[in-house]
Parts: sequence; structure tokens; C-alpha cells
Amino acid sequence: MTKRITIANVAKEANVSMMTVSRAMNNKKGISQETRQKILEIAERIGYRPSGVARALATNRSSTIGLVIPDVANPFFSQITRGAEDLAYLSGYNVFLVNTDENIDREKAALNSLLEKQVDGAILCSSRLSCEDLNKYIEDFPYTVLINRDLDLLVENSATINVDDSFGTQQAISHLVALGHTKIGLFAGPEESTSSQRRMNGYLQGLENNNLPIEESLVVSSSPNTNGGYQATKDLLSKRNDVTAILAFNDLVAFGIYQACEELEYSIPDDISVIGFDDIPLAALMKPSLSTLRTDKRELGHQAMQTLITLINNDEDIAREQTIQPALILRDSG
Amino acid sequence: MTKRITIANVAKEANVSMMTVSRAMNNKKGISQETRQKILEIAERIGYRPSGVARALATNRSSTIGLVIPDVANPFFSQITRGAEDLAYLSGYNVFLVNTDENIDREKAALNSLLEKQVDGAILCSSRLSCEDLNKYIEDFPYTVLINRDLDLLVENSATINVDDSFGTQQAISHLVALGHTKIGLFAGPEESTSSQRRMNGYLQGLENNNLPIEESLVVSSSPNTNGGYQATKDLLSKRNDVTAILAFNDLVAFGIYQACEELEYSIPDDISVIGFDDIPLAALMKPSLSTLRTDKRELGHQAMQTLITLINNDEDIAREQTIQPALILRDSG
DNA sequence: CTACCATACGTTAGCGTTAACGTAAATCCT
DNA sequence: AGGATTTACGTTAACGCTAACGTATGGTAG
Repeated sequence: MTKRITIANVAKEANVSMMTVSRAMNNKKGISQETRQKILEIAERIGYRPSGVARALATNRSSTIGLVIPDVANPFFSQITRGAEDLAYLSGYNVFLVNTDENIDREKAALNSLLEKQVDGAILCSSRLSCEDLNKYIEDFPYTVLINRDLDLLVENSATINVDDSFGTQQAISHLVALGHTKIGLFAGPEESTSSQRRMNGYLQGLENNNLPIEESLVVSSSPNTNGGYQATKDLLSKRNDVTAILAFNDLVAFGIYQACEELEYSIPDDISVIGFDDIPLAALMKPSLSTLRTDKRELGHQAMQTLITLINNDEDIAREQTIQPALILRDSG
Repeated sequence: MTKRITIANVAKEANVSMMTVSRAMNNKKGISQETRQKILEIAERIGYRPSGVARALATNRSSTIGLVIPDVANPFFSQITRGAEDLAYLSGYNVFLVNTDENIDREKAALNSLLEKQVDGAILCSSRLSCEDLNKYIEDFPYTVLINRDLDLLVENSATINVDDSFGTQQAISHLVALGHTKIGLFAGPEESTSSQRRMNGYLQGLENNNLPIEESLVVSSSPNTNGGYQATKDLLSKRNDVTAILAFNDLVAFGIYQACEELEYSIPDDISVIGFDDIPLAALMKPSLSTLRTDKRELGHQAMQTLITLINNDEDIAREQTIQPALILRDSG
């Protein structure tokens, strides 16, 4: 490994001080056009690359952001990641991506490592940390944005962005009611999932809004996958053959509903309407095509990054608690 | 923002030199158990967090790795990312994730920013750079691992990992031949895609291995999506009604084949066998379930990271050109 | 003509850490 | 016993950059 070319090399070659080179490289004022040009040419010629590490040490800014998510392999988070990274790129930041696997210890380890790396800010997605721990970390990071996680006390250096699952679910119910449905089933997801809880709230609220009774037997919990939907359908329809519509926890669950309905010879949407959640690519390909609630995850990631960068730069006041609305995509299933 | 707690604070509090604190924090020898313990307690108590930036400057090692991919939102790359990050985490590295969108300028910008950030190594996925540019960057990075990209001259500080698409395709053909097929169609993907080229090679080689003639009209290019498969099927079957098997560029293309076959009233696999590529979750859910060639992308990412870290640590000799074999997953479609 | 100011630089002193070397005391070996 | 080695520290000097301040030069206003 040959020795690194430093700002001193450029300075000597150009017969100026390091400070002048620094000004030239960073487009700062207090330097004439000619010298700047000359320095930039020399830098280019001798292959000088500024050391981000040294700069970070000197300025106390790393131009680096931490993004903490449960699992990039999950399309939900990979899309958020994409939206966030795109804006980071445009704004001159690099992003550290960390997976937690919804494991608290791993999440803590991730946050600690980001703290050591001295990121300028962090975006935490679906954090599993206790409120106490979370608050401690928020204090330690310069700035933090939380996605899909509420916070009791919202401090100066943080903001939250949440998907309004409750509202989305209410929308879906209103749509189904408008179609004449009154016996609407809900396939709830894992109990510990906050989005599952929010959808449950939305479901109850939606029924109330439309003056429909709440019947416990219409709510079935299901694993968040195809098989979960299949099982839940068999389960529900064996008990309640008056059900005419089902809200699935997500599109895969909806696909499971399709499979069960085919077996049981229920027709979608004639006998049963189905509405999914997520709008995965498969949704449009299913037969009949699946109506579903889509949240723009890329936009979500973008908005989180935008918020974080605004906080960092302290440009302007920004909403501390933001919300993203899912959109009801109507297709053929209900 | 309160002032950062530094190693000096800990040193003063513990009545030792900074060097001793450094030794304690980094588990280095030349320090007694008692002092180490005492120092660690004090560090914990006053909330000392070592500055990774300062450490990187002093040691010339950032414990940071750059991962450059076309698009995290694409499941293929998000899984690679996951596999890579997992190992990075275990090995004490953080990874910078960058998307290029297959845009050469953005890729260069990404690499430049990683160079500035002084990553200890980089993993480049499906790089679109010219050989010349690529070689220049490989020279600039301490270490580089390329995924799905060949390199003419393989320098000391680099390695490549490629998916053996050709072999996978040959496997599929041998399987189809064993089933009695002789007229096997290929739906090739985008021409500029190297995996498409490799599969074409594998296709030709596979036919030759099995003493089958090469017929140009059996090869149709298709967009890498459902619609592409749909169109290509209609196209192919209108010209060649003797085709009894099709290799799809990927599983979505295969899904398009299914749709076209349903319309044309061809039965799968009775009239036509179909084999996909990728094994996306949908593959197992399709009717009939789709036989496909699966490459373990997580393993691919893991292996790339493993190789990079081995290069960095210079632990042991490592294969400079590695290959990952896709596995033929046999289901009901052929 | 002086006082003031802007412009274009240079100097100095860190940022927080560790490598490399120095040193004093304890331990060991023959 | 006396030199060699080991252990447990401390000192010094970087790593590469920039903030903050200093200085010289020329212009400008009154």
C-alpha cells in the first residue's frame, strides 16, 4: 500500500498553504478563481482524495447516517431503504444499513456501533426497544427519526413517521359497507406487531363508524403468510358461513384466502370479497386481481430521510409527528 | 450539544495515562486485570464512547465496508445485502449501502464517496463500469470483491464471485431431456445482462451435451417480467407448435407463460413443461407449482463478505474466482 | 489622506485516538 | 548475583483535516 496523498502534498505542489487547498476543495470563499482552478487541477493530477475520516474528526460531522431496520430481505423494509438512500445520496450522505432481526440485543449492538461511528443521525424502523432504552439512545444520537414507532415524550432532536394503518382499515371497511357488506371478517396478524394492533383499532372504529355490531367471532388471528390465511379461512368459514368479506393482514394472507376459497368452492368476489394489505407485485397478478391497501414505502423512506436531514441542518421547523396514509387500490376482489 | 467525553476524561478519572485506557478498551495486553477492570467501570460510569472516527484516523482502518448494488428494492440484491450485512455485523464491520440504479455516473459517484469515507473494502454487485474504470477503482480501494462480474486481469487485492448460470441452465436441460423433451424453448432476458448471456451459453452447451440440434427459432428474447413471458409465449407458440418445454428467464416470466398457456388452452406440464429461474416466493404458490433454478442469494452475499474480510485480514489464501451453483428445484411444472 | 473594509491568503492549534518507543520494577535463569 | 526478560505502565508524535484567528494588500469612502 503506497502512502496516502494528503492535502499537504497538494499544498506543496501548488506553493500555497494547506488551508488554501482546503478552501479550494470545499468551495469555500476567501480564495481567487485562478488559485482555486490551479489547485483543483493539481489535486486531480496527483490523484488527491480528501480523507473523510480526518475531515469528520476536524469538523465533528461524518456525513453519514445510520438506518436500522429489522430485515432488508423483507420487501417492506428494502423499499424504505431504497427511498431513504436515494435522498441521502442526493444530499451527500452515506448510509450505514443495519439489520436487527427484531432482536433487541442485536438492535442495541447496532445502535452502539453507529454511535461509535459517529453518524450525524439515525433512522430507526419498527424499533423493538423499550421506551426507556429508546429514550436513552435518542439522547445519545445527534438526531433520530422513528418509523412506525410511537414515542411518549418527543424530544427536540427526534421525530416520528407512522403509517396510518387504522385509517387505511377504516377506509377499506367503509368501501365494503358501501358495497353492502355487513359481516366483515378480520384476519389479524401477530399480536406484538404494532401495525396489527392499529389495524384492529381501525377495524373496530370502522365498524362503529358504520353502525355495525362488533362480533368477536369475526376476528381470527393468522400467521402473516399464505398458510396463515389458508388456515384462518377454513377456521372462520367453518364457524361463520354468513361472512361476505375479509380483510387480510397482508397480501400473502389474502392469497391463502384465495386457496381456501377455491377448495371450499367459494367464489371471489361473488361469495366473498377480499382486501389485502401491502400491494405486493403478486397482488395485481392474482385471479381475480386483489384489492389492497398500498403504502408507498419508498416515499416513507424518503420522507424519513428528508425529516432527518432537515433536523440535522436545522433549516426549518418540521412536523415532529408525521403520518403516511395507505391508499385503497381497488381491483377485482372486492 | 454537550461536550464529548474523551479518553482523556477517563484517564484523568482513573489516574492513568490515555494509553492505558486505550489498552483497556481494546483488550490489548500490557495491562493488569485490576486496572483494566477499574478503567472499564469508570468508562461505563461516565458514559465514555470511543470515537470511531479518531480511531480510524490513527489506525488507518475504519471497520467499514462499502456495498454497491443496483437496487435494494430488488429482492435479488436485498437478499445478497442481508447475507453480507449479517456477516459484517458478526465481524465487527458496518456496511455502507449504495444503490446505483445501473447508472454509470451514479456508480462512479458512489465509489468516490466510499473512497473518501475510507472503507476497508468494497463489494461491487453487477458493476456496469467499463473494464478500464473498474480496474482503476480496484486499484484505489484497499480490497474489492466483485459479484456477477468477470475481470480480465485479477489483481492481488480483488476476487470475484459468480453465479454459474450456464451450469444451472445445462442442469435444467438435462432434466428436461431425461423427461423426453427434444424441442426446448429459451426465453432469454435483456441482451446486456451477463446472466442472460451465460444462460444462452448454457442453453447451447446443454443442447450440444445432449446431441440436440440448435434451432434459432426456439430462442425468443423477452422482457424480464410477467408480460414479457406472456408475449414471448404467444409469439413462440404461434410459430412453433412442436415446443414441449420452455426455460424462462425468471419466475415472473414463467408466470407470464402460465397466463398465456391458460388462454391458449395448453396444459402445464402435460402439453408444456416450464422451468423458471430464481425461486421467488410465488413459485411454490403457482398452480402447478413451478420448477425453478434457485440461487441462494443470502449465501452469495455471505460468501462475498467472507471473501472480502479474509482479504482484508490477509488471514489465509483464498480462491480468487469463486462460483455459486444454482440448484434445480423440482416441482410440478416440469 | 486617513480610517475602514473586503479579499486573499497564511499560522496555529486542535479534533480523539493509537503506534512506537521509553522506563521502572518485578521475575527469571544459570 | 547479575544480566536477561517480562510486565505494566507512561511519553511523544503522528493520523489528515479545518476553525479561528492573524496579516498583507488594495480599494473606498469621507
